[in-house]
Amino acid sequence: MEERYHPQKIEEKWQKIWEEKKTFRVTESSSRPKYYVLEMFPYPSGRIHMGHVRVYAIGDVLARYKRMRGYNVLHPMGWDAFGLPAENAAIERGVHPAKWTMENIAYMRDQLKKMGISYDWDREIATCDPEYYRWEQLIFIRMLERGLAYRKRSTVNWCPSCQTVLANEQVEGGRCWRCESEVTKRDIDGWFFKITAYAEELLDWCDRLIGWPERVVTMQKNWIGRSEGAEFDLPVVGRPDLKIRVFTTRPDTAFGMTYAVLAPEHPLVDRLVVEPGEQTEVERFRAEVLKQSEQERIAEDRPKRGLRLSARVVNPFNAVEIPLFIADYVLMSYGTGAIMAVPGEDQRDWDFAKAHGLDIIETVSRPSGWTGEAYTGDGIKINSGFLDGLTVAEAKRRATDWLVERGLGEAKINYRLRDWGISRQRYWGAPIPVIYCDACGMVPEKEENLPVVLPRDVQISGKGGSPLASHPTFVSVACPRCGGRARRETDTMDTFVESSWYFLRYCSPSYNGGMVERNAADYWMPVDQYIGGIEHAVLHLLYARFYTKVLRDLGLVKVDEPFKALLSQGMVVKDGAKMSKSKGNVVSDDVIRERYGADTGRLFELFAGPPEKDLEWSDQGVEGAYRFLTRVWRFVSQHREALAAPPSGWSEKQLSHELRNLRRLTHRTIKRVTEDIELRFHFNTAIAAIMELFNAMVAGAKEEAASSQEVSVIKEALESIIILLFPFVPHIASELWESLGQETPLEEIPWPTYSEEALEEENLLIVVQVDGRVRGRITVPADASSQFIEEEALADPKVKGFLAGKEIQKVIQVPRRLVNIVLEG
RNA sequence: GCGAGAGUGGCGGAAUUGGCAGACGCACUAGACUUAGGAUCUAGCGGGCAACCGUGGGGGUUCGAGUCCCCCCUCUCGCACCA
Repeated sequence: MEERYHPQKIEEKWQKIWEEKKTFRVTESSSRPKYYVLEMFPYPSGRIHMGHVRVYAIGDVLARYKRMRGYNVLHPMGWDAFGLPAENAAIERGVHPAKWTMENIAYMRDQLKKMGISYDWDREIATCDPEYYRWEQLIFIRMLERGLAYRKRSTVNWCPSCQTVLANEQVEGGRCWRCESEVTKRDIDGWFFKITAYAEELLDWCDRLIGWPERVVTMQKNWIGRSEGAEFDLPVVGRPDLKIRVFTTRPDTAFGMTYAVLAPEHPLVDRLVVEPGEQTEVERFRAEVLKQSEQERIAEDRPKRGLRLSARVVNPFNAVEIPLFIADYVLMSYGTGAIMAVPGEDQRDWDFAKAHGLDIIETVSRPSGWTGEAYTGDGIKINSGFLDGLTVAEAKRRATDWLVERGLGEAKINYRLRDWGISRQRYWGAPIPVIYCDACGMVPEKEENLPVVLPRDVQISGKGGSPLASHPTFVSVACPRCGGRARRETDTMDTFVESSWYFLRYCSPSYNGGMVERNAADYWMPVDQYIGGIEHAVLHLLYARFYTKVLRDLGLVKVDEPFKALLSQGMVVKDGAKMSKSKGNVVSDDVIRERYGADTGRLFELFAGPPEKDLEWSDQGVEGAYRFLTRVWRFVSQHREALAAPPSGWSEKQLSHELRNLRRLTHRTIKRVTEDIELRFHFNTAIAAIMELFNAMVAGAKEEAASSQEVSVIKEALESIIILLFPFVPHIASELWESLGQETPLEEIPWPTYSEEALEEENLLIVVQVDGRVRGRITVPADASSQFIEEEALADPKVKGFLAGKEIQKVIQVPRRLVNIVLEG
């Protein structure tokens, strides 16, 4: 063993061993319980840097730890390989997206291997592989048959920079989630997945995601946005053919309705316009609303703008005629796109009513001293006909019943969640397996023709739309039904579709009888621990939950939810910004490995803070991690011969105080590290505990002429340190282990257990407080009586000084910890 | 505005059920070894000369509060006219 620590050399050695022995390969035939740990797979955008490494290091600690705990651990890796950056590279550099992607994958795979992440590489997948997306196409057809996939023309989010449609979840604050361009609206035909059919179930199951961070669950709940209420019609005065459907969560307030509002783009508006000149005004108003930029719409205290129509409607509850408006504060995309306005109990309506001089009727009694504007709290109904005297909750029910009895309306639950628009007007994605025939209409591709392979021979210019649309043999096909001339769909699927099921494909990555082999999926699913960034709280994580439920209903899997537990790890931050290529603040993993080795890079990122928090990159912190590993290395290289002495027999009681203390610390550290990993994922404190033990052991090994007892206690400490370090820094741990003459590789060594006997204390350090302030410390035998402890505490010279001349009121004892002497006054 | 989370040394961060605040690491200071040190080792390291004071601020509960309760401030994240 060399005296100096050369990480590159030993890292290469152990990676080669793991690769050749296929150490991390797993199968379903194991008597061990299964554990599936998964990090969100990367988009192969170029190179991995230290900002990316964190999530893989976290996953690797769990994978290696769980293996040592006796689990059959599935820990796979693959590539989210379709997407726009590949196309952009093609436009900028003229390299084909497939080539660019595969080259990146090759490079990044090598990087992950060099970081020593323990993947079963035999299960590697890439979503751009036709053998992968063919199953997605098959499921698309199944979804089509069940009405879960459908095509419609609608107003959608359009990213002018990416030149494609975005789903609602992919718009963040009015901007594209990927390129941050301002999103515009466009009317376009496109494909949708009916995620709203699962809104109720997705919401209900939120409460059963007990292994998920609270905030992610809350974000999903808010995104789904359930609200309960009623829908009913407002007849238009003098127009028996027309009525306006409204949705409200407060049917109890219907008697306070003083006007009604339609969204400006509501389809009924044009039919309601009758007076000359009115149409012009409506057009002008619409144009004004539409041209509002995102900025203006977000602006605080934005005045609500509206236009009064000549038509009037009737409140069915009291037959009162009320005015009708179009206004910008009512959205076509929610509810029915029309509302009854109750200024007394809704602040938005109150603002609008004030601005337009409309009546305000209060229908709920205000608490005394109420000085606010609209009142949304509870109370007793007033001015509300048959609802008077009821509470709000009672009145809601009664009003809804009233509507239902008369056939005027119904109870209704609305969701904020919209169907998932999956059409992308881009090339580098999975083709949607559908054909349009003049005679037969839309026809799905025949199943035996799957996969519909994405053609490689295209020219990507970035202009004139998707190159698929001008690819003659791809577009021009025979109708699968009538054989006549037909056109193939040229939109591709949102790449979030691929990532909605990749975790299933890992269960049986080369199965060619379907998306997933039933037995393998039943064995491995669900993912026991999923790890990834918070940015996917309502994107990928919602889609994957939805897709899993669809697959369950199609009979492919039996799980209801894909991810049992979720760990949302924080970002790696440098110079105040997320480490990313575009910010220009990346730290290359190559440089870190060259200078310090992969183990140091891993150790630093795991030690610098708990995984869920953001992590500030620190060059000095890396130095510190390296220094620790160097110290461990040096200790072993200097002491390995002395430690080679055969263990001698000894018993706990024979050991000196110092040795018992060290042994106690060894076992306490085993306990702490185990609990920190298992219960809390607090790798930082686990590592700190190992460092503490190491420091104590070094101090204990100072003495010359070691006794055989000393050798065995130090050896136990050192071996424990090496085993406990293995999940964090596997290469150096393996090398040190081997250098101590151990023949069984570390990954086959069971995780250590602690001995209760070793944990037992001989003496206890008791803190003595006077009036709650620490005044002294006493050491007592562990079995000392409370009376004895009290006497010792009162007799302590330092404590005595504070007691002089005072009367003791009482003495409080916390067993094994503390005595508090409370004085009079 | 609504929802969630967070505020602890010069810095990253520790503190099972309320029980020694600042573990571990970084930075810093002094010393040792050395031709040299940005290597290594040893010691120190919240503030204050001290009594004491210290976990964003103010109140409270308690023998005892970073931890529990109330009010306020600041920051981060998410949603943002959702009827």
